This record gives sequence, C-alpha cells and structure tokens, in this order.
Amino acid sequence: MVDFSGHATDVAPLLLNARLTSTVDGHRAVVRITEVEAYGGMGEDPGSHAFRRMTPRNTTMFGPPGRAYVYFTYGMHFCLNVVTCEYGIAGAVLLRAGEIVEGLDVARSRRPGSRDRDLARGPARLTVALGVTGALDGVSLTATRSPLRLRPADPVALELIGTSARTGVAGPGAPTPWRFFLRDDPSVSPYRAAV
DNA sequence: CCGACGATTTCCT
DNA sequence: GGAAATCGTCGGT
Repeated sequence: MVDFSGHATDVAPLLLNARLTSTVDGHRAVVRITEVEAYGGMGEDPGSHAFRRMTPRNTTMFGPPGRAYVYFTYGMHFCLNVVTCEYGIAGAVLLRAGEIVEGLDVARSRRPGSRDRDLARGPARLTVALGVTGALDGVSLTATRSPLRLRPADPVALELIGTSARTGVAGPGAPTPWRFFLRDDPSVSPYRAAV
C-alpha cells in the first residue's frame, strides 16, 4: 500500500482516514479522507473513464500507481483520484469527501461562505478546498517534494465502513457497490442515485 | 430537509 | 446531439 499499487477495489477502503496534504500557492492544507469510490480498467468497469480506451483525459489512469489523476467535468469542476493501476490494468480511487484537519483558514478562503463541515464534502468541493486543478494531473502522491502527499492511516475496522453503489454512475456499472465511506461521519457527502 | 435547474467541456453515438 | 465520477441557488415542505 505504500505505493498504492493493487486493484482499485482493494486500495479504496484502505484510503479511509488517510491524510492528504496539499501545498499550493505557498499554502498548506490537510484533509482526512472519509469517502472514496473505486474505478476499474479497460473493458472491466463500464462506469470508469478507462472503460473504452486511453484518451488525452484519462491517460494518467493507466499508470504508474501512486500518482494523482485529476479530471475536469461538467464544464467547471475538477475531481482528484489516486491511481492504483497494476499489471497493465488501469484503475483509480476517486477522493469524494473528507474533513479539513489543518489549514482551515486556507480552505475557508478558497470556499467562502461554506460551513466548515461542507468545505470538502464532495469531490469538486474537496479539490477547491485544497487548491487542486488540472495542473496537478500526474503528480506523485508519495514524493517528498510533491504538492500533493497522501499518507494512509491504520486500516479502519470493517464495521465502521459503509458501502453503496457509486454516486452518479448510470448504465451497466451502476449497481456495482464500489463506494466506501466512514459510517456516521458528518463530512461524508449525501448519496445521490444516478439519473 | 428535498427536488428542479443551469453552467459548460470532454467524450461518445 | 446528449450525457457526464458536480455544485450552488432557488423555492417548497
């Protein structure tokens, strides 16, 4: 797990309670991850960006593991993933939500008007709170000098982890229960079924 | 708390 | 042409 290699579904629950540190524009903020979703490889997971083929957007998803896959969606939002690819199988874990545990002042200034609980409560909110944009696509999450550093925590007891279908995923991949979250944590985003 | 709606790029049919 | 790994705002309950 130190290099985040493995199948996305195996790595995803191990990222709960992990600490992600961002150092952007000279400001530091740390989030404790409370909600994630796993996305698989080409031909494997119909809900994944990597299902069809490699494109300019999803290239980072095809490896190596331990990097940030940042994509732009809905014409205005960035979302941050941990690349978990191994044995040529693309994979990534979407960081959906967390609690800001350091750099509250920085996160507040990036998301004015937000309640503290909501600062990183959602994948696009999390990237704004941490100052993450497409410019960080492909950066290492393990290098000492990286603007994004991810440190896993001790594994969370199974009974404290909730699972569900993935938010906003429609079609054949919709029922796959690859969303993982900390039960009863207020920073977990509200679940929304796909249209 | 909930549902409806618009913003606007990338990829797919 | 249309949906998408979304969010803030608006109005109602």
